[in-house]
Amino acid sequence: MPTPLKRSFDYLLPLDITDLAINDLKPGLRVLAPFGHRQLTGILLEVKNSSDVPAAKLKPAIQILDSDPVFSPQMLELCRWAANYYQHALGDVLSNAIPALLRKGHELIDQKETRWRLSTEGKGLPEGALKRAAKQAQLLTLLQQRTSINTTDLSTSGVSRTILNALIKKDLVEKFASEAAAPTSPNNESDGTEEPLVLNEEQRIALNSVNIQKRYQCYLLDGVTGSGKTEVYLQLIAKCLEKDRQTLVLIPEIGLTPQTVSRFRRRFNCHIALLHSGLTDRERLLSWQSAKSGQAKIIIGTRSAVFTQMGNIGLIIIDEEHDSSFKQQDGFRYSARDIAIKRAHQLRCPIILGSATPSLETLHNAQQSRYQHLHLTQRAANAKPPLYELLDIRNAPMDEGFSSALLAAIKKEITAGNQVLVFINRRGFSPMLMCHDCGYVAQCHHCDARMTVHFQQGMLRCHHCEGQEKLLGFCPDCNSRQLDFRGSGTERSEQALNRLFPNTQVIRIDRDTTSRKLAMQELLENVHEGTPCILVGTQMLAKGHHFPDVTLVAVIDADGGLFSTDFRGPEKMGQLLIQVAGRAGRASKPGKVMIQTHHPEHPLINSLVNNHYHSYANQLLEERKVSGLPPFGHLALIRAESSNPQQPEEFLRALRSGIETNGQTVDSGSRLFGPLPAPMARRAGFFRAQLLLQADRRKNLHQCLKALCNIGEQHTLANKIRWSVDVDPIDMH
DNA sequence: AGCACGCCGACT
DNA sequence: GTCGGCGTGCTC
Repeated sequence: MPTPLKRSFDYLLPLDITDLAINDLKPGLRVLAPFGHRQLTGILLEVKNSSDVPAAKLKPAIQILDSDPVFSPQMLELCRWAANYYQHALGDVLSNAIPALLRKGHELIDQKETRWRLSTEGKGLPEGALKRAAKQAQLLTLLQQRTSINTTDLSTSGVSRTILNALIKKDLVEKFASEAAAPTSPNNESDGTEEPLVLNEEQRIALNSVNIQKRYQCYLLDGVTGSGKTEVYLQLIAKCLEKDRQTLVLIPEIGLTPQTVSRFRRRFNCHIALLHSGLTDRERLLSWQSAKSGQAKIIIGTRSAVFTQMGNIGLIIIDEEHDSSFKQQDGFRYSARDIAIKRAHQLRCPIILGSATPSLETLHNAQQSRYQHLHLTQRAANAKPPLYELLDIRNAPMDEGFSSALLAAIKKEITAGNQVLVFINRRGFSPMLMCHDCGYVAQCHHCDARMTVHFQQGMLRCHHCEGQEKLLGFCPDCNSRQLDFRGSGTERSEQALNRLFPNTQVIRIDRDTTSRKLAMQELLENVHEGTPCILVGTQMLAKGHHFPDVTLVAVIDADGGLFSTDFRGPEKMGQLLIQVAGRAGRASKPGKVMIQTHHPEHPLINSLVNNHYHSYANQLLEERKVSGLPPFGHLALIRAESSNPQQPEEFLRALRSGIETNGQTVDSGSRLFGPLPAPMARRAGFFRAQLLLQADRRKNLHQCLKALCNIGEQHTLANKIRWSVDVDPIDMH
């Protein structure tokens, strides 16, 4: 049941069930059952002959919804493991693991559907035939373009059944039963015909190191940007296809560009199913079914696709394994990467983690030989790695966040006909509005945070809640007009660059300029034309897209990440910088990366700039080791929030003292920190506190966490406040 | 999480 | 007299 309850519930058999159906009851079937005052879809976990619940309380289930279980025994086992590992209600875990339609009790979609295609005679029609019947000609063109159509295509293109019947009558069109296609990119003449690329030595070693066998092994494919990781994936998938096994490819949320999909389609002439947030519920279900039935050979999806069942899995690939979108940030807070590894282990198949900037966890596992470490250090066509340069901006004259050295460098590139990418990980005009006369600072009314100025929209907006208000031209406290905009974001930098380079196009890419569906694509079209321009944007620029004509990447502020309160700050910043740097340049035009900093002597940033990611990461690993932080220690965070300012801390204090009276934390080698107010004590009107659990050993962490959760569930405040458990948190906020 | 039941304030 | 506010408690 999709509830936060950790218990399961016993039911009697449905009243109308037949003997035959009783024999077919298997765990994993969906069951419609009364639950309180509602009817809910639940999952059958076990068939029992007795119950601990008094017989009077037992109700019969209403109906068995499936003939075949939607959960295989292995998937059920995986979900049970995950529910225990993340201390989350099994019912909610199971809900997360199936498409929304199934969760709501919808039946499986009959994969056979009626489609229409051109008959042999219809295919032979000359160009521009049927021009006397405009509607018929329209349908004809549609059929020529799409090969075949279904009823949905018919209605979306506004062609009536009468027109179709007319063509059928003329024997130009024929009906056929097809397996409903899961959403993929439109079929194309060149599908499956592209030849594999020739691999370099390193790629060949990587390819041959991976055993496509029914045996678990985790590989880290550690390859710099442009080293051809994707080509290695493709050739591994090809090996897997030869054995008629399926491949699951997990990608970050924004990673699924049409280019990626079309590359897969060009290479493989097989059924590829996609599972991402852009699909309708029906499309998701179709993709899911095609994976489960074994019809789809390659499944490409985002986080939740880790739960896609596959009849015959042979390989799992996690691309950009360091990406934080693999961790769900609310509700069931699972890591798709970690669950995928567990799954590979369970199903005995190889799993590849690919990244140019592996997470410290993964790097550590590779160093401990738990994963096999495969390196790709060569760029395609001998492209040179970008050159890094630190710009010391202490005491340097600045113009709206730009040092004169940086401006000179930008000017040089633009004059030479090149493009420049300016990276500022902060959107809006300015992160702080201050009154020069009275010191007033615009604060959000619901959060402990400052309002961000959005100048063009004439608004003050809070980036932590929905709050926004009109930007006034005067101070609301003292009416002074001496307003001071402190600091800058993308909008302000865009404005400054427009003033400084009046003859150059400045293109801003952030959440505000790309909110419209195709806005991003339209903005980038200009960039891909190759004319000199300046791109300004947030981390949106760091993912997915490549800008071959960019020769200079300017990082406005690298200091934020180095001194962040979150211990993962430097790791994230390093990964982001390397990823942004990797967007630029091509073999004939090497890229340069200039980083403005107030700390040019800082060993970390120097390590990143001079020795690149690995020595940087190793340095961070040393620090983590000293402090017992992941991957050397294990963390779990218990968060509590309420509109009452005291209750969250009170609740967490009770958890802590509850466990300490048993002397448990001492026994199990784990430590508790807090309860402390969250880094932002008030957010969206809620007061937040957290309790951090740290343990040397995973087992100790879970033992202690389980005890804490038990105390929590029994506490009187448990249902009054909101609280949640985050195992292996990546965001401490 | 939902959803109903319950017990107190401002309305036709 | 009721409509409805959200506190409290339960779901086999």
